[in-house]
Amino acid sequence: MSRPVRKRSIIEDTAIRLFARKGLAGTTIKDIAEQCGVAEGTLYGYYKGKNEMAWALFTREVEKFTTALEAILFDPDKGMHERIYAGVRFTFDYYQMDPERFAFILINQHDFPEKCLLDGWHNPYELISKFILKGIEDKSLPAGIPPEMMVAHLFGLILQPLVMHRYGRIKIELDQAARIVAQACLRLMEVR
Amino acid sequence: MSRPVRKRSIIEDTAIRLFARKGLAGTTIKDIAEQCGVAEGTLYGYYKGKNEMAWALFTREVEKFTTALEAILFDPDKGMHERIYAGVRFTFDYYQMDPERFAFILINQHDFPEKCLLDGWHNPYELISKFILKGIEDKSLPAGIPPEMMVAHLFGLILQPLVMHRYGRIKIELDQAARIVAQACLRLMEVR
DNA sequence: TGTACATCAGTGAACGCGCGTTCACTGATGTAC
DNA sequence: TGTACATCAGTGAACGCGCGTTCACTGATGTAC
Repeated sequence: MSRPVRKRSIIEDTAIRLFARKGLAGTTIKDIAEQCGVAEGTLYGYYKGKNEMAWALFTREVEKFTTALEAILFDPDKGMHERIYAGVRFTFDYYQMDPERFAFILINQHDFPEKCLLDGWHNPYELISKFILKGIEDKSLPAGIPPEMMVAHLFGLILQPLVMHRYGRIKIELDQAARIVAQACLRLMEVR
Repeated sequence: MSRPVRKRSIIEDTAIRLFARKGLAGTTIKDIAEQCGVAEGTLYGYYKGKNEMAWALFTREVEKFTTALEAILFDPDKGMHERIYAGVRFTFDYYQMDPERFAFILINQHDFPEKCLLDGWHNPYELISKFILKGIEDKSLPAGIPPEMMVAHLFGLILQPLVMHRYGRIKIELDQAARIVAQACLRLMEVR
C-alpha cells in the first residue's frame, strides 16, 4: 500500500492544527510526521520545506475564508445592514466550525514578517477596504470616518472576541457574542 | 574598563527592538550580542537564557504599561467619559513614544503559549475587566452588554489600529486616529 | 605611595543538541507482452 | 493467466548546520597593608 493512498490532506490538517496550537517555531517536522503517523521524509514529497508548507497553508486558508466572505459582503440582493450582519455571523460560524483552523490564521499572522503585508493576494484586509470604500461611494456608509479607521473598527470588533475566546476569556455563547458584535459594528458604521 | 560600565540597559533595549522586529524565534542570541557590541556570553550574566530574557522583558514592559494605565482609568477626580478618553489617548501616546517597544508587546503576545493567560500578574486584560466591572457596579457603565464583550470591544478598538499602523495600513495622523477611537469606545460603552 | 591580591563584568572559542533536509532504499500497484 | 519490469508514494537512518549555552580566561578596578 503506497501509491493509492495519498496522505496530503492528513498531513495538512495535522500541520494546521499543530501550527495553531504551538506556533510556527514551536512545531517541528518530527511533530507533524509523528502526529499523523508518517515518516518525516514524506512531508518533502508535498512541500519543499517547513516554511514553504506553513506559508502555503496560511495563504490557502486565508484565501478560502476571504473568498467566502466576499460573496456575503457583496451580495447584490441585500442592503448594507444585512450584509454587515451576515458577514459577522459568517465569521463567527466559520470560527465555531473549526476553531483550530481559524486560530491558525489568527495566531500565525505575525509569523511571516515581510510576506504578510504584501498586497496582491486575496486577503481580508484588502477585501474589507474595498467593501468600505464602495459603501462610502454609494452612500450606504457615512463619509465622516476615514476608511482605514472603519476597517480597523471592523477588524478589531470581530477578531478580538475570537482571540479572547480562543484563550478562554469569553464565557458566553458565541452566538450571543456574534449578535453583540454585529450590533456594535452597525452602530459604529452608523447603519440603521 | 569592565566593572563600572554595566551593559544591562543597552542589552535590554536592543533585545526588545529585535524581538519586536523579527519575533522571538527569528532573533538569535548572536543577533542581540552583535547589535549592541557585546560578547554572547555577556547576556548570560544578566539572564539565564534567551527565553527567560524574553519573558522577563515582556512581563516587565506589560506591567509598566498596565500600571500607568491603571492610574488613569481609576482616577477618582474624573468621570467615566474623561477616563475612557484619557485611557485611549494615553495608549496611543505610549505607542507613539516608542513604537517598537509597544510592538514588542503587541506582536509577541502569542509567543508564550501557556504562560500568557495565567492570571495573577498585572496585565491589561485583568485591568480592563476590573475597570468594566466597577463601572457597571456603580452604574457609570450600562449593564446591558456582558462585561467580557465590553472588554473585547475596548481591546479590539484600541489595539487593532495600532497593529495596522505598525504594518503601514494607517495613513492618517495617530492623533486623529486616537480621537476617532475614543469616540468609538464612548459610543459603544454608551457613555455620554 | 607602592605592591600584592581579590573581585567581577565581560570575552569568545568550543561544545553539543535539536531540527530541517537528504537520499538510497522498499514494496505495493500498474503495465507490457 | 502469468511473468518481468517500471513507477512512485512512502521510509527512516544519517547528515550537517545553526543556535543556545558553557566555562576557563582576561584585565581593569577596588582594597589591604
